[in-house]
Amino acid sequence: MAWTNEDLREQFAEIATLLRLKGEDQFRVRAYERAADAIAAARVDLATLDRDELAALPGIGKSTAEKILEQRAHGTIRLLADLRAEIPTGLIELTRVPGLGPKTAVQLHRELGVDSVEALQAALEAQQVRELPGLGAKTEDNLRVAISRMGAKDTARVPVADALPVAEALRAELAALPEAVEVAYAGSLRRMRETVGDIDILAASTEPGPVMQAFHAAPVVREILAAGEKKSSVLTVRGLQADLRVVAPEAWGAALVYFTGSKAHNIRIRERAVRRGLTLNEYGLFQRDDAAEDGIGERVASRTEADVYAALDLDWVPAPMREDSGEVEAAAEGRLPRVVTLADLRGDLHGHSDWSGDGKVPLEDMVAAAAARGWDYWAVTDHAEDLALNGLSKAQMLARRERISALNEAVDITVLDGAELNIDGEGGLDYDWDFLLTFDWCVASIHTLFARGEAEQTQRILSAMQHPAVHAIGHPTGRKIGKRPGYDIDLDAVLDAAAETGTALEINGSPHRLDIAADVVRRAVERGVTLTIATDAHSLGDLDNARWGVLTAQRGWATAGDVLNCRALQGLRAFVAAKRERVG
DNA sequence: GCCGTTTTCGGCCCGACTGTTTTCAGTCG
Repeated sequence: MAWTNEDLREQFAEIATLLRLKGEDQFRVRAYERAADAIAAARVDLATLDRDELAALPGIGKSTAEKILEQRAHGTIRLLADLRAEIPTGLIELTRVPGLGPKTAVQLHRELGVDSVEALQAALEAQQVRELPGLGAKTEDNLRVAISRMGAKDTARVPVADALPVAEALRAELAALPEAVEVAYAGSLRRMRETVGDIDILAASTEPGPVMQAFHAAPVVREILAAGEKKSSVLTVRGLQADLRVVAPEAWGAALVYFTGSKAHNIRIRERAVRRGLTLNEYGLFQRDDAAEDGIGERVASRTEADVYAALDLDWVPAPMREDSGEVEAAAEGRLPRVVTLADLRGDLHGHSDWSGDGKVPLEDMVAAAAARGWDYWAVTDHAEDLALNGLSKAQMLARRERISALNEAVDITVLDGAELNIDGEGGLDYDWDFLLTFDWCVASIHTLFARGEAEQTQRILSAMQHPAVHAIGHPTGRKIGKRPGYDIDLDAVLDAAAETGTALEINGSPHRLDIAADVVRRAVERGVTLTIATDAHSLGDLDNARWGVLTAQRGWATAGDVLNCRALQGLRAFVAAKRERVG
C-alpha cells in the first residue's frame, strides 16, 4: 500500500483530536499532536525507517513507532479505528467552529444531542444553548456569527502575497505614531510561510492606549473582534484577521520571539528554559522562584531576540528557520548554517524590460534601479521567440544586444545579455543551438502544457538542462500559491539532473510563486544543487522580490555558498563556462 | 505518550480575552 508521511500525520492528528474529545489526559493528547508535528517535520520517507530509527526521531517514542509500523503493515491503526467507532464524527466538525472547543462540543452533544453544525444551528434557533451551564445568550450570538463566517470562507489561509500589503499598511500606520517605539509584523508572515492564517502585529510602547486606538481605526480594518488593553483582534479588508499585541519596550525581544513562533519552535525553547530553571513568556526569560506567588523571579533577558537566545545558550535563529525542524538542536551545538541574506546578493539573474511584451519598464530604467541597489550585475532575460505574445525574434534580440553593449559603456553595473527561454512540449528551446550560445545568461522555463503527466513533464526539464546554454531553470514547478499547483514533476530526478549537469535551480522571489518552495530548497541544498535567487521583475517594484526570495532561501537553510548570484561576476562567468564544458 | 546538563519517574509552555461567573473555565495563539 502506498502511503505518505502526510497520510500518517493526518492519522495521528485525528487520534489527538478524538482523544481530546473523549476527555483523555491532556499530556497524552499533546504527545499525539507532537508526534503528528514530528512526522510533518521529518524530511525522510518514514516508510524507509525501522522501529529504532522511528523511535529515535524527536517526539516519536516506542508506542508511536509501533503504530507507524502497524499502519505500514495493515493500512490502519487500531486505536484510530476504535476511536472513530466511539466518537461521533460530527463532533470534529463542531470544533472547527471558531470559539467552539472540545469541551463545549462534548457538552452540546451530551446535553442536546447536537452532532453537526446544522444541528447546532437548530439548537441556536431554539435558544437551547443558553440554557446550558456556563453558556449564555452572548455565546449563542457568537456561535451564530462564527458559523456564518465559516460559510463565507473567511477563515481560509490566504497567499502570503495577499497578506503582505495589508500587514505593511498596518505596520506603517502604527510606526508613524509617536507612542510606538517599535512596530513589526511577526507570525507566519515573518517566517515567510507561503500562506498565512492571520497577521500578527507587535508594537513596543509605554502607552498602549493610543496604539490600540490607531489599530482599531486603521483604514484596512473592517470590524473589531476583540479589544483588550494589551491585545486586539480585527477583521481586515480581505477577511483576514489581524492581531495586535502591545508590550513594554524592555520586553521587545522576548515578545518578538514569542509572536514569531512557530508554536512548535516556541514550545521547544520554553522546555529548554524549564530544564534550566527558567521560564520564558512574551515578557522575558525569568528565573523560576518557588517563593514568589507567581513562581517568577528575576528577569534574565528580554530586550532583544539575540539576548533571549543567548541566555538559553542558543545562537540566534533567523525567523524563517523557526519551524522545529532541527534548528534548535543546531543552534545549541553552534552548527546553525549562516543562511544567505539580502546583503549577500551581488546581482539578479531573471528580469524583464519592455523589449518583451510583458515587461513594463524601459531597459535603461530597470538597469538604473538595479544599479541603485548596489548590485554588480543584472541579467535582462526578456522572453524569447517561442512565446508568441511576449517574445523577441532573433533580429530583435540582436538589436537589444547593441543597446546592452552601449549601456555597459555608460553604467556602473554589468548588464548581462540574457533570455528567458521557453521549454516546449518536447523539451526543445527557442532559436537555434548556436545562437543560444551567444547569450551571457539563459534561464529556461515552462510556460505551457501544464497538464502533461509526470514522466513527460520531467523529461521536458531534463532535456532542457542538457543544452550547454541553459544555465538555470526558472520557476521550476510552475505553481502559483493559492491559484494552481505546480505541474507534475519528479523533483528527485530534477534535483539530481541539476547537480549532474551543473544547471542552477531558481528560487523565484515573486510572492505569488516562491518557486522552488522552501522544502525543495532544503533538499536541493542537501544535494549540493546550485540555486539562484531571482526577482523575475517585470516592473521596478518587482526588484523587491529579492527580499522574499532570500527569506524563502533561509527557510530552506541555504547559505550564500549555495546561491549563484552571491558570487562576484567572475564566479558567475566561471559557472557559465563550466556548464558549457560539462554538457557542450 | 515522551523524555532526561536535577530526573528512567514525574513532570510536561504560557498568557490574554471572553463570557460566565463572584474566582474561573474554555478557547486561542
